[in-house]
Amino acid sequence: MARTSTVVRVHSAVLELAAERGPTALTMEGIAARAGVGKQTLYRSWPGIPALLFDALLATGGEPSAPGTADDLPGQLEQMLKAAITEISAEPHASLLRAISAIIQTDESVARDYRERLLEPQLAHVHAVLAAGGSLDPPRAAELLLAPIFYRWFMRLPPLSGPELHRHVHDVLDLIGGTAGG
Amino acid sequence: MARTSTVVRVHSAVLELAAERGPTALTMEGIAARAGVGKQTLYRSWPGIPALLFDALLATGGEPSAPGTADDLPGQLEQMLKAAITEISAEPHASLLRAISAIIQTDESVARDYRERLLEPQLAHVHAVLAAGGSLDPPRAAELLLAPIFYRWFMRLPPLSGPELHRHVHDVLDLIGGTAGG
DNA sequence: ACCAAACGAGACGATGCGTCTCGTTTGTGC
DNA sequence: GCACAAACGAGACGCATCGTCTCGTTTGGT
Repeated sequence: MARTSTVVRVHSAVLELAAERGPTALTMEGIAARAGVGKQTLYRSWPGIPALLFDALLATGGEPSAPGTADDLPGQLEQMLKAAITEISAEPHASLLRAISAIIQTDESVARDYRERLLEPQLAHVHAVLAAGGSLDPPRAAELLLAPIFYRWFMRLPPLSGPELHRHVHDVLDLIGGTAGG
Repeated sequence: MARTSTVVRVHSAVLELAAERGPTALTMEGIAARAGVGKQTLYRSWPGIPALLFDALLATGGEPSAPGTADDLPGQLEQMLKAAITEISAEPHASLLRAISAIIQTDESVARDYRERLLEPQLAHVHAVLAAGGSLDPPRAAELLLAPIFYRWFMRLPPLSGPELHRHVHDVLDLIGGTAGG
């Protein structure tokens, strides 16, 4: 009579270990022990660590903010990017993403999974807002908006401050939203 | 009567393993074996893998291109960034940087070393060219120029194509070089 | 109440870490 | 030339983790 399902216990173990002991504690053995589960049970449900981490991450499913109106495009983008910065900087997300990002550097197939399951949805969300705002080239604008955020996170530099983010959004909109030349 | 110095043999081993077997082959044991050297000799000269990889990378010391004239600022930047893209995409550099980038994600002190020894010199080089060209805010322009390049490399997306890079440079110069508002 | 499937636990060999202990080479002072 | 100490190549060691495997033990369906 399992009070809690195995999957939930495993996801909880992953999130707890990430928050309490950081990305390097996210091992199959450590997760199994913390979840009170056999290693074989983990391997039965997930092919390896990356898949398990992706699932634990997505199970926390922070739904992105509502589609919103076309009013105040810069404000909407700023809010959305601010939320993204906060999310990648706070535990347990930060440690989960660090662990995944490390693996991405040495495993191309995990990179593909990351792009498809995490990056592209985020880009699509920005696309949608930009397109609703009449941007000329949403994919490019989305990349320009997000690239410095990821760059700083990867390099472990301080994230864009409020004013920096404000200016960044307006600059990209100026560039792509209307006045840019080919 | 050592024909070749230990340091040179170790560096060669690192570069060979990186090029032939990829980032995951860059282990202390593998490097020692390939170099025909004892592990203790490695630990005597370097505190760990990251320091060893940094040294091997910097020993290949591709000197950046000449300072150049202030003419054709966009062309100069484009050439410089194109060189950077090529360098991070070609072996053995690519595998060395992948291995280091993976460690950066889980070791803050290695991230600091990376920024100081590799990132900041590169940024400074771009700063210098921008400043000579009369840019209003060289540090910010340099970050905007480099961020998408690193972003794509980290995410293992295809690098900026020639035309994309051309446009990118001109866009950032338009934005920062003169017409941008606060 | 039975049985098969799934389970927790952990042993196993492989690999890498960082430390340590061997003999052996090497180069310097005499 | 010789002797000695420092540095060396080699690899054993204990630890951690991987992914596979083998145990009894639960557990859920009939």
